[in-house]
Amino acid sequence: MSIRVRFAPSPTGQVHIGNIRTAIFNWLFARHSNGAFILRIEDTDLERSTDDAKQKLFECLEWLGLDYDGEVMYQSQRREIYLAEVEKMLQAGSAYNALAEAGVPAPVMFRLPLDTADNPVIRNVGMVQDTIHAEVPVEISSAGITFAQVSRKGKPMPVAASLAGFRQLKVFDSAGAVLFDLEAKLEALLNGETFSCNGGAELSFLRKEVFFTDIIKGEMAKPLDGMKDLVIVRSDGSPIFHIANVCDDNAQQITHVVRGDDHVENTYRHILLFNALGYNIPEYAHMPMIVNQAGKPYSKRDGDAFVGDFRDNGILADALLNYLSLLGWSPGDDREKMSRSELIEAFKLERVKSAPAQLDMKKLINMNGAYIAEMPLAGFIAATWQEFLTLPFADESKRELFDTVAELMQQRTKQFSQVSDWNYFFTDDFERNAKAFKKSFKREENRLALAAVAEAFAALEEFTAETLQATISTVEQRQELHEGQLNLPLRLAVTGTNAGGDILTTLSLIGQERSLARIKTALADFAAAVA
RNA sequence: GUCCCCAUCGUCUAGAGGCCUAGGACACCGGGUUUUCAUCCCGGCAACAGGGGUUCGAAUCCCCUUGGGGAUGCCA
Repeated sequence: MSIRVRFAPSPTGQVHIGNIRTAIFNWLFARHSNGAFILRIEDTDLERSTDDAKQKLFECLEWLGLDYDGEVMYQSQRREIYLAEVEKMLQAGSAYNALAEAGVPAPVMFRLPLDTADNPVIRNVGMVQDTIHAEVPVEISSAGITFAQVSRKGKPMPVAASLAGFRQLKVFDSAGAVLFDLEAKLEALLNGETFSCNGGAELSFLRKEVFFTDIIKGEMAKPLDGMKDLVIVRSDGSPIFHIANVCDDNAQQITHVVRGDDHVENTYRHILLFNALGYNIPEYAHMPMIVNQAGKPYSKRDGDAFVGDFRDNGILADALLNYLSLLGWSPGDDREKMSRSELIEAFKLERVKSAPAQLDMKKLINMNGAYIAEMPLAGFIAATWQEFLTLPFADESKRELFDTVAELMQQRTKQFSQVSDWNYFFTDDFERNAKAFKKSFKREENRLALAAVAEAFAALEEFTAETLQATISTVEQRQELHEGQLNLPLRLAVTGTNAGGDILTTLSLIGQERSLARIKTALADFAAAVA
């Protein structure tokens, strides 16, 4: 059977970085295995779902190049289908109407299966005993059982669970006499009778558990006595996520559910639901979440956690895709910068880690630089020009100079916002790297040579890379400096930084007059600082 | 509270009982180099959470503790 996975977001706001990583992993898995990647919009919560959010979702997927197969499914359009399935469950007895409270219509509940002999997802664990708080009565109805465990301090701790978790239940008093025997009353319970017994001190029952094998986390199980019957249709008649999710996974013939591990608890319920509906149960893979710098889940306050923010901050789609793929997964060798096809080729769910991962903005930016370096020049210029226009010293008339500068700087740009570091080409108003400046200028030979170079520059008729190189070389020889020694002081004087593009090109772009002025200012500033 | 999950440098990770004196990347620190891509090159700092087992041998397997996260909704 060919693999089919789905990305099933609920459109309730901006697309979150953790969410899109789920999409990326699903997509990589699907493409790796020549399967289908299906998009389903889980908008059953009509209160919170918006068209704007759907729009943003499509934009995100397109921007990242996550192409999906087939038609998009909208849960909001499938209400009747879910309700029809629920009706079947009601008929079959695997769902029931909860008792209506006064004036409020009742929701429909999914009944955890009472008979599990042939159930492939439930197994018996064995008989267990539990001490209970004698002052809290044990209440039993077809909807479940409530009682209180005893805390370490002897306080009652209320427990509510489904009947299914308590087959063969017997409640004993402190003398060991049986107060209640579930199997004897089961028929009556299902017919609506309720029981309450006081003075129970201990109970014993057959523990059963739901289990499945998670591709990432391995064997997983949860005892039924820790689970409650589940609301599947709200009292207003609208179906809930769980039933919709399961119906759709079946309708779309999903073979693998790959989602965040905040869903593991739901998986136990969903498996039971699949089983109750007679559907095939998909494989599950629960991936770890992405956390913020404090190790906490990303929240609105963290900023930069939405895909749109990364795009707005000049992160390239390919870089983000590559980086996010490496959060919680690695190819197993030392490769990091990987193309889409390399990622697809290497991706295996089995290699996904099960520990949460922090997003490191610096590493992302570094990777972004590697992708920027590969951009076609025209695209790089177009992107950075927009960034440039937002700067105070920018205006349209500088386009020609800008293009040349952009070409010079592309290889060393890691983020489009770094365009602001190119300020020294366009304005005299820039900061100096004080530490580097001081270190370089405190050598007298550097200052003397710089003064000499300024003099020589002043005499030049042409201020080009060629004439500059010759001049600098001559001065270095005359001042008995080794070749290239002047470059750093020169760069610091003229640009304020100790890094940047080729110094000759940089100087020629800044121009004779401004370069001269800046060298003089730098020397004067140093003298003033020392004095 | 209860249940579940997770745990290697600051961060992302490699690691399937001997290949580990624990590798790579980013970050950080230091140095170098600067006319032929210097945001480059070289070097350094830096981790198996703690404690018990199992084993000839443990980062790797088991248990406990600690720390983090999740669930415990008529949200998804």
